[in-house]
Amino acid sequence: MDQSLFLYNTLTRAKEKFVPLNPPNVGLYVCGPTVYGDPHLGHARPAVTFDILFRLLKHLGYKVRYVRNITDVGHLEDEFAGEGEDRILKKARLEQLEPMEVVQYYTNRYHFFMDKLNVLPPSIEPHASGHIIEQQQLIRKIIGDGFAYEVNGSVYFDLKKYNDTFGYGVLSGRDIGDMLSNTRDLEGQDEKKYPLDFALWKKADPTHIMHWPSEWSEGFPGWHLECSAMGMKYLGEQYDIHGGGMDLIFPHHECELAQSTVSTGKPHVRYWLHNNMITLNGQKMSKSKNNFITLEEMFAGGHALLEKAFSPMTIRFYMLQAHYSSPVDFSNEALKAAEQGLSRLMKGMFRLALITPGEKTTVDIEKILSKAEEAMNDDLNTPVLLSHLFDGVRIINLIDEGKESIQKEALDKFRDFMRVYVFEILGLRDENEEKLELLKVPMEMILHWRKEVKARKDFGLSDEIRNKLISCGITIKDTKNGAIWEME
RNA sequence: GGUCUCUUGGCCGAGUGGUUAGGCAGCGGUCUGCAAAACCGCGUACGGCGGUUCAACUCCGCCAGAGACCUCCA
Repeated sequence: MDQSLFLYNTLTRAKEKFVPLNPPNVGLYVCGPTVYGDPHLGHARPAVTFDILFRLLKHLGYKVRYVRNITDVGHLEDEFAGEGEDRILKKARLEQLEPMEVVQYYTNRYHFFMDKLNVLPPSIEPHASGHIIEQQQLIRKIIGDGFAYEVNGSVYFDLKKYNDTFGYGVLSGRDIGDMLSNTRDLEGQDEKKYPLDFALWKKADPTHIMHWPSEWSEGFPGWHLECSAMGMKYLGEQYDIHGGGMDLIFPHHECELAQSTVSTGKPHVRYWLHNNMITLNGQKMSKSKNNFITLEEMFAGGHALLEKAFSPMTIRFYMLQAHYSSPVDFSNEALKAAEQGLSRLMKGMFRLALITPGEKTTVDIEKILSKAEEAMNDDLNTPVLLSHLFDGVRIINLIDEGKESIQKEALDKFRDFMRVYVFEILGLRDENEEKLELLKVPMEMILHWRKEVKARKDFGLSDEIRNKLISCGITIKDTKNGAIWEME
């Protein structure tokens, strides 16, 4: 069995063995958020997906540089209408704020909620607004190579010429001829030589606040350019992995690929990875449909479609129960099931720490170890990994009950394995951990006292103690080996 | 309309040409002063219709339904 990592590459539509360009270094670029609104469930999916990849690559011993950008400029409200307004600017005007104040606010919010989800911060988090110079340099390069032209202070990418030279649409599997016939006639595209040409630099109209000087005009960069410029700056002309939501495949990544290919003359990304969407009642969440649930609403409750609040780890666990390339549909029933499943896993982890080693080993740990490794190496198959981790939980419970036993050496290995996969690779955490630690000593005292009460068969009092604790969220269980306690 | 994907037991969700995914919920049992938890056992599922094959849920075709992209989106 080949224990190499295999990843599904959108570019080749196949699972490929992952071979870094410059081992042990790995360059990973992921499209980050546009910070003009509160982070919602849709932002959580790529963040968690590529957090798992980041964690796994590090676990496999790679030295990873993970770049995830902040888009804070240049995305137009309506690119093809020509009169588009920068979204951040629009939001700023509506809220009577400085544009950078909006950017800062939502960036902070994004970080706050990503931390709740236990998403590790990337190695570099560059802002598009901080890389105007690099983007302008890239435009000059593309003009110099003859693949862009200037009209009235705006610069457009010459898609027809690119298509004739390199072939456009390789990533999304599109035929540019098809696209031509399907392009609607919209106002303001007369500047372009070809309707599908996209802006590299856009002249700012007088109402724009965010603009920068250039030899073409006072303006701002086109919306595909920042990822090309920043990816190249921090990861080099060629790098290993580029990720993002699959809704970005076209046109965003296709255009980015075109720009980068022209400017360097070589393919800039080896592996393109795309996570699937989150749906709500079978519909994709999106700005235009106005059917998204923010992470704040998710964690605190209060959204009309939610029966209750769901914790960050429940959300993370729920997403990991599906493969990243499958859509995930949110429903109350499914989330409640995930909550229970996560609780089972965490209780197992809690118990694993308390197990005492036995005389002999009667369980097969090695099998789970290799299966877990296999699952993650098979294109990050987290649902299958979880099924093996639950097998681990069953083993823990059986040992705990005395039906199986494990020697010290094997137990240490087992503990290490579970810790690495549950906490380090899947990035789950026990949300009760702090409370558990805090209550440890008082609970020991209470259980000790209750044991005496039970010894003199005062069951009325012992039940009262138990009931009081249940109302505080603490469950007492009288096992053969004495009473233990857990938090829901 | 074009391109593409999906349709698995009550719910969620993997996977494979012939061998148990897993989680949640449910039922029965063991344990227990009771309870809870845990453990054991149980459901024998793969949209419909054909075809290929010794054998298909897994391959092919058609039909039905759902979704994604084609426009900002994670």
